[in-house]
Amino acid sequence: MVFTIRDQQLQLLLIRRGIPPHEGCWAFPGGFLNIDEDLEICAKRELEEETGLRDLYLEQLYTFGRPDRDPRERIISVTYYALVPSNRLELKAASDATDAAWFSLDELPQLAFDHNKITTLAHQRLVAKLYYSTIAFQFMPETFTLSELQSVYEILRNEKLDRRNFRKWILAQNLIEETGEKRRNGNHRPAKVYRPRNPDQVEIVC
Amino acid sequence: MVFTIRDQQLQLLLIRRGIPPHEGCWAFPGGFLNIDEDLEICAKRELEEETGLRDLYLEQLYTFGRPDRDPRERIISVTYYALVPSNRLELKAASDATDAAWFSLDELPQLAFDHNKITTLAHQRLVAKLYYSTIAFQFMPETFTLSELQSVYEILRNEKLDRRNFRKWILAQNLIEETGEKRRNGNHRPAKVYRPRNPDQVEIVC
DNA sequence: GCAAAAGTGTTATCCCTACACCCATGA
DNA sequence: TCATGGGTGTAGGGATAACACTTTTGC
Repeated sequence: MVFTIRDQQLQLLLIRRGIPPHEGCWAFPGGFLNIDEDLEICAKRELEEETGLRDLYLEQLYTFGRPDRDPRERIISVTYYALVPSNRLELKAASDATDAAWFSLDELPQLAFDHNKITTLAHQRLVAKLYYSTIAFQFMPETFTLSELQSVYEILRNEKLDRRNFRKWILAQNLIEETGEKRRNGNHRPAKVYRPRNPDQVEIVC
Repeated sequence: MVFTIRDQQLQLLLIRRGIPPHEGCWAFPGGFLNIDEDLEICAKRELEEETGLRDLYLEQLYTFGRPDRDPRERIISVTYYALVPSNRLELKAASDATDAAWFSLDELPQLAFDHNKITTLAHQRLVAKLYYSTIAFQFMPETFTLSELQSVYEILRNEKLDRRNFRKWILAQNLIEETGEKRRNGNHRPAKVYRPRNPDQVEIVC
């Protein structure tokens, strides 16, 4: 499944199913493993085929295999989740799936299969990883301001953070650096622009 | 895979393979999923068939599916790990596997398939969970002394801990209680005996 | 009485939290 | 000039870390 931060909310990308079972229902992008295809390769391939998104942070979530989770036949789903930076939200027009859209986690529709339950697990994992890894950067563009980064933490943790304390904390970790530029963004003082020191790397920081 | 604390070491249970591929090599207990069998049920069944162990803490670790991980055919392994309390180390005599034995993590032999790599991942997960859950109790018998519990933490964290601080910390969490008994165990003062307040429950303590 | 592990408190340090004012810009 | 978010430091409290002596038992 695919998450992003959009409209100041954590949002999930859903595909409207064009075929039974659960035809017309919203569900995760995904599909079947080719013989001799690696699991992660398969997840990336399906993601790109259905949404046009590629080169995202991707992590295996869990493997679900209850015999009754698909009404027709035995399906085992090795689930992955991906994170999309907020500057890459454009979806491929007219994918082979009939429809694709972003949904706020707070107002998800009824999803196909056990996908609501899986969403809950992924959400928990994501929030947990905020606290001991640098996963939040995966939602950010190459460069960002501290306010933008703080906003991502606030949305995922679902609480306001003190600006001074957040800045002290994030800078003390030494994971981001100033680019030297400033970003003007409205009728107020421009903000310093930062970038990760190790882009694309999700570190465990304890 | 199955872990325990034995001889003051973290140890892993291995089965000597009686059939190709890798015949004669040490490997994890495990086997193939029956049609219409839940994944976790399967893990429990295979564990009991090969070792006689049941009712253990069991957790899904990861799903491995590289096409080349089994030399003969495409195998996808949904791996689980189990923890054995130190008073339940007796293995079923003469299982259908030719041989079963405990190995220290520090001196593992060359294992079949990618099992060495999987062991590393499981070890990391286990140590990480020490810090934010009550998983350590799953290595303990129903009752134990604080020194015994501290020893489990020391072995997994691979460092000595201060006795007074450990006791303050573990008691402050209010997860264990005195049984009222004492345990004499050598020529020294007897130790108070404790038990978990919520046995068999692994809590996330943050 | 001696060896060996159990049991017990206090102090210092570090980290996290709370909190308010000035700055630079666009309108 | 005014509204808006950007930028900055300090003090207090709570948690963690360091540290040594007494107790109970078996031999």
